[in-house]
Amino acid sequence: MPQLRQQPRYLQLAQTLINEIEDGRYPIGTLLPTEFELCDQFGASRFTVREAIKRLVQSGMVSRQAGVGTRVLGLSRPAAYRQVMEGLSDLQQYTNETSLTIIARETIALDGPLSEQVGATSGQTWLHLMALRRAAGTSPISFSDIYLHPAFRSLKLDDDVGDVPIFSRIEEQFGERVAEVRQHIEAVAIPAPIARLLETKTGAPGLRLTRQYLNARGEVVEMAINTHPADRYSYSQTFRRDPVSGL
Amino acid sequence: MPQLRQQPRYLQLAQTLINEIEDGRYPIGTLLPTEFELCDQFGASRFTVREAIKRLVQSGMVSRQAGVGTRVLGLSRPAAYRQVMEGLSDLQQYTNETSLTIIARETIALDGPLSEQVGATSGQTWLHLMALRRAAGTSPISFSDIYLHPAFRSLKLDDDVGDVPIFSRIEEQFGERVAEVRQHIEAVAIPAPIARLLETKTGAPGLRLTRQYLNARGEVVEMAINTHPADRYSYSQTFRRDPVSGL
DNA sequence: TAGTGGTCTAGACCACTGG
DNA sequence: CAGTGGTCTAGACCACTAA
Repeated sequence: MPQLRQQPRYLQLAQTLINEIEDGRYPIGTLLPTEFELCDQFGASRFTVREAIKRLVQSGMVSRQAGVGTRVLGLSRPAAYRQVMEGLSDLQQYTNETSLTIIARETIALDGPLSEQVGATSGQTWLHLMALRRAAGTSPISFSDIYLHPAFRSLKLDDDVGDVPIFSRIEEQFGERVAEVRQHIEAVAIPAPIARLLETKTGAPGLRLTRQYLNARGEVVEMAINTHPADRYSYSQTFRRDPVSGL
Repeated sequence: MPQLRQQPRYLQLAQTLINEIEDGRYPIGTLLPTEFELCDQFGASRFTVREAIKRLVQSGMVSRQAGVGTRVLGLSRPAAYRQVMEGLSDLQQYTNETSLTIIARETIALDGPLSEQVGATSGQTWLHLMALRRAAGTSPISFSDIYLHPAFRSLKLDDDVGDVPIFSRIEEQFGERVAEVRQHIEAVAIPAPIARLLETKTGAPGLRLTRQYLNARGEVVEMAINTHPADRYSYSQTFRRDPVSGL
């Protein structure tokens, strides 16, 4: 079959299938025709049909399973946007050179609400660090409470941590990979002890970013609570419509 | 060639190429061998070689151009994490049913710092809305300043907007697609006029989310400043290591 | 014009699922 | 067991690039 159109055959085919799913020809939960049936229907090779279905999989409309078929999951997601981010270090948005200094370290048995907040099993003994982040010479940018899973209590860490995130030290020294990060952002009135360390007024507005770092099994390996005075830090993100699949 | 290994041939091949790039066999900026050369070197079909290279493209290590070749862009990105997000409406994190009510609307000529903040050309006349978001019966969750590009001043909008985001109204009525969203998060001391509307104390800590919605040409079509009392709202995100390519 | 990657065909064998 | 999607081969023509 010659290709005298602008768009490749598999993209047209993908659009056709999307339209038919949206028109209700293949209701949610049902199976699409098999690859061979689609080959017949459209007079295309299996390669072309598979390339088309690949687009539907990428957009989350269908799922596939060998031995079963291609199941309709839902209507076309309105748009897939993704955050522009190249790695975990993009979570740490500190424009100028900053460095983290540990001001206290202890092991602490977590229980009650704190163990819940950290994501720890009650009674486990975690390593607890307190640290300040500074840019050369100025008032601190943030105060951090950091909790490390018992398995990583032996993490080697200078008091002057520098600019490398803690979790990459864990990945280096223990080979434990971070599979997921949960980030929670809220405004708080800065409490007195933290205000003193940050050299600001008690009750002043602050931005608090709480992050849980999880491994592949869903266990929390690190948890950090970062509190910033409102006037010294803010957080930016950019989301772009996902150009994947060209649809 | 039989497939008696666990991992498919193209993934092994992809890993081989990644290793060789990281070892400096193919320096950054140079061209990889052509598909046919790789077919010879590895005794694989073009399909297999292409599937392998596809993984490198997806991970951003190489780019391809017909007539030119496969160019090495850089070393393996340490990890691609992506936010779990299905659409723009995931930016609006209001757990319970909430609804937006417009309390004021005006057209306003933007200039000076405000035009810069909005992303407008100085002197343009934008539509300015003020609105409150509520969950049934309680104090307001947020106050919003919303600015709409002159082209969309005629947007039809009830005072009771309900739960549909404004930008989807723009997409519906004008066919203008949002290609990018920039979000800025900061803590503020809530100023007096907003505090009155939000039924909270002046100077209390608040979470402010400022969003710019851009079209494909990079023009701002909508800009919104949302201010929330600290105790009534917080923002959560989850990032997962991108499982793409299975490497 | 020769060579690249992009698209496409017509086959094949495999692991896995379900009846 | 028959049928599914996953992998893989060996071809082919095309649009595009660079010399």
